[in-house]
Amino acid sequence: MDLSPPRHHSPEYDSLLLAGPRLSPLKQAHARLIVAGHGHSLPLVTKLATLAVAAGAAPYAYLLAAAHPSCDSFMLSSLTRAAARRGLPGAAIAFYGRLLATALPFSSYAFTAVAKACADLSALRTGMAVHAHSILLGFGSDRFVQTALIVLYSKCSQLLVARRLFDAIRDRSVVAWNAMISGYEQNGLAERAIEVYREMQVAQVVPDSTTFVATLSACAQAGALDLGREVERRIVSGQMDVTVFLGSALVNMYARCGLVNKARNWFDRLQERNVVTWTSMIAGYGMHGHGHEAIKLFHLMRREGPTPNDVTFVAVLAACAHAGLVSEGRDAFDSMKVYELVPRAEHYCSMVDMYGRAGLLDDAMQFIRDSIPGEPGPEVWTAMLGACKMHKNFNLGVEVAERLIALEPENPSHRVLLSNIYALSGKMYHVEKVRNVMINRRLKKQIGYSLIELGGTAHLFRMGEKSHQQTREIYQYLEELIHRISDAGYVPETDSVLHDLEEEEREVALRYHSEKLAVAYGLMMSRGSTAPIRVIKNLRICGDCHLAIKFMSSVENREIIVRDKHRFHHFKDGKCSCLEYW
DNA sequence: GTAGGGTTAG
Repeated sequence: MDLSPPRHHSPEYDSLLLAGPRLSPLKQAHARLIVAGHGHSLPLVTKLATLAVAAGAAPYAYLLAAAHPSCDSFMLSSLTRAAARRGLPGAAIAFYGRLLATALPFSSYAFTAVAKACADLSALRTGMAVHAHSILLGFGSDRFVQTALIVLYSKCSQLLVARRLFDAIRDRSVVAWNAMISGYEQNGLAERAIEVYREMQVAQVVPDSTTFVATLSACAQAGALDLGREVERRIVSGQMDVTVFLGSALVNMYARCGLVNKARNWFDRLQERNVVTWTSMIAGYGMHGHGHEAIKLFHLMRREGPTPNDVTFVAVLAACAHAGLVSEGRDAFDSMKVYELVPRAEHYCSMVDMYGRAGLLDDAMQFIRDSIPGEPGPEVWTAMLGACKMHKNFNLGVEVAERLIALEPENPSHRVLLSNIYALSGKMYHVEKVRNVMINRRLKKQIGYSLIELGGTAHLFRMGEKSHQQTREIYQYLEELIHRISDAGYVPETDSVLHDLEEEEREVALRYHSEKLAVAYGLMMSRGSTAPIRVIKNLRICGDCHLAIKFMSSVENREIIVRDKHRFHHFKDGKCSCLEYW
């Protein structure tokens, strides 16, 4: 129990607190201070200036600091911190600069704040100078500063530096662990994030809700359903308060791990839902091809939810594209201006993708011409090219591909798509030509891989993978499986061999594509079970694998769920939820 | 006469 006497502020201090972070009441309070003869009281001016920054009026605060004859270190570091917190990183750096220029003593507070400001700006050079300066002034082993620097380097994608700092901290706080987990997760290194989470358990550091939010995001990214469920259990059994952050993370994790209904259960149960929660759920439906559900939820959101933002529209348009809901998508796009949202490349891309997938190539081209201001970016042409390939419009495809290659000559995937189009139209001579250019220019294709999680361990397969312990059994099992599906009517789609150029490392061995290996391994290891097989692929699934897995789901009588680069495929009884639309 | 570092959606 707190036995200290209640604190009494002066009436002047109270009038500042009463004004709060609002500029015009603050200015009035300032005037009263001057009239009452307190215009030079440093604590009062400090409080006033800090509140002014919190109100967004950094220049006003800067003048107050510069005009004060005995402005001190406390005032300037408070202002640095207030600006960093308010999301005014430029102002934070300016206050830090003022501190430098006045040669006042530094505190660790100024460093944590300015490090955050540099992180927000991804300003690596400035951040490195701040780091060096902090060491110089003896704050090199301050735990708060170290943690803030981990965040800085993570935001600048310098994970090795971040990790070195992390490893150097003695007695790491839960915040330092969280920063490291989130650093990996934000940089697409979900597996590393999960490793850090596990190390944290070994180190017996008690996780908090931020740990779980960051770890659930890593699970969502990696498709690590088992760990995601474990985290959920800890949240529930620990009777943790499911904040809007945790709730959104749970919705996102379940949606991206393939359990869209579980995601919806959490969504419905949450006490608080914000625009992120709603957007996650809509995006979840979109990924699973449930376009109508996505649209329904979007309409509900417009009626009784938070105001949709630009990301919401990315999710809605992608959902429409993946479900063939052209008029719904067009309406949604048109309604963006109601919310004063300006479409970005992603929105344009989804629109082109939507028309293109639906086979409306002319509408797609017309949209590019009439609705996109300025020169369309490469993403837009890539979507257009994908549509040409899907609907076998070779002439337009070649034209678009050439435009794209001129725009981005070093990007291998454009050439791969072009060669695919030549291959599909039977122009093998052109295929060779494109391939040779790629070899000469040393343009490497992206390597495809598939992941399957069994008993909490992730197994990674690349095409023709032979490094797995059970390689022989897996290949044998896959051979038998291919025989059985062939008996059931499966004929390899040789067109897809040419996908190899894009999706996998070599062009033969269609039968050993990574997703086939992963699915075969999953089936082999869970014979007798009825649980669905879940596989995650980093690229798009190819046509032949799609066909083969449909047959596998029926001959093995198992549900097989594949998450590819863009969406989910739920295979059951020889059919796929995507209805050949992906 | 005071204040810190970490978190969610495409």
